[in-house]
Amino acid sequence: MRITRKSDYGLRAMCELAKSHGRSPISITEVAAAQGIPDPFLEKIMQELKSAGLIAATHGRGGGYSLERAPNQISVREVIEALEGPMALVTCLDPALKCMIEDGCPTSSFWALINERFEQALGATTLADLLQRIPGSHSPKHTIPEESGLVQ
Amino acid sequence: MRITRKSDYGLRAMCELAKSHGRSPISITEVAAAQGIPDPFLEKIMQELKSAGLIAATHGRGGGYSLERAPNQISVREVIEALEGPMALVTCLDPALKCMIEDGCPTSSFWALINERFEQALGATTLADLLQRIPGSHSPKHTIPEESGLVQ
DNA sequence: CTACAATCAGATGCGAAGATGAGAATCACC
DNA sequence: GGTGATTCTCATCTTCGCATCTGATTGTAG
Repeated sequence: MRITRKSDYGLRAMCELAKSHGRSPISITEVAAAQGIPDPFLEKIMQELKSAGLIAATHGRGGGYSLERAPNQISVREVIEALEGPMALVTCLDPALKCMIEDGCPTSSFWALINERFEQALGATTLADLLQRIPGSHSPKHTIPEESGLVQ
Repeated sequence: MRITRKSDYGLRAMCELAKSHGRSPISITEVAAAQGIPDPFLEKIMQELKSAGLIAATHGRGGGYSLERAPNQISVREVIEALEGPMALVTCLDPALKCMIEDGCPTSSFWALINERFEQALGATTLADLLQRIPGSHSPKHTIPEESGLVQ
């Protein structure tokens, strides 16, 4: 019941790129230093984000990574799913697997509901939204639409 | 970003106990068979649930486990936290650790908000609520959206 | 050509998931 | 009341995937 480090790092890295969007690309070393992420691990993460088409890489001196789209056009959900595949809070929700308990599984529909609300919340938030709320850590609640709340 | 198997199994086991609440206790073997959980793993889980005071064990013939409280008095959140400790979607939310990035961490407050909603949703649902949902008569069998267009 | 930065191929440490087997408590029954 | 069946309890061991590191290779600007 925890976001993997991969997703955590990946999202923070994307935010770092978003900060400098429009300017020159940023190297892995810079991102890693700014966000306290181990270099080699970040490298793999960036690779996957690039495969998903979220970021672009430029080789050589002065090179690095940059966003493929504007920060307000990239949702948190896209970043997470690029790194972890389709959202599935519980293994039985994973499309790749199927729930063994045919009927009478008391938790599947519950988890499915939570999962759906989770998806909505992450899908409704963009990198630009995240950057807007950094300063005070106590921030306005209107950033995430109420309908996407996890509580019914 | 996935509920651990431990929590998944633990919650299903608690539901199984809730079904027979008031009657004689149920053995690990029975619960494991009913929910498709490996016996030895379930044993450890039950041990932790017992330490948390959620269930009681009786030895010997006809023994097994039973709920310490009524199903409508035990929330999903209690079960999960008994097995995983305090909820923390991201490591930096864990009370035991602290976020290294002093200021400017763009994601911490976002995750904190999601985490809070998660807590509320799990805290507001009891084992009795879960059991009411199972029949499958009215709620469709959570058919998984096949073609999930992730990156759009 | 050379310094810089991404790319690629491995090996390692660690914790979760699951397996195995021996031991201790309780009950049924003779 | 002792014997054995049943069930929880406890310690240890493998397996597997995540997180991390090391080093070599390729591509690009100056």
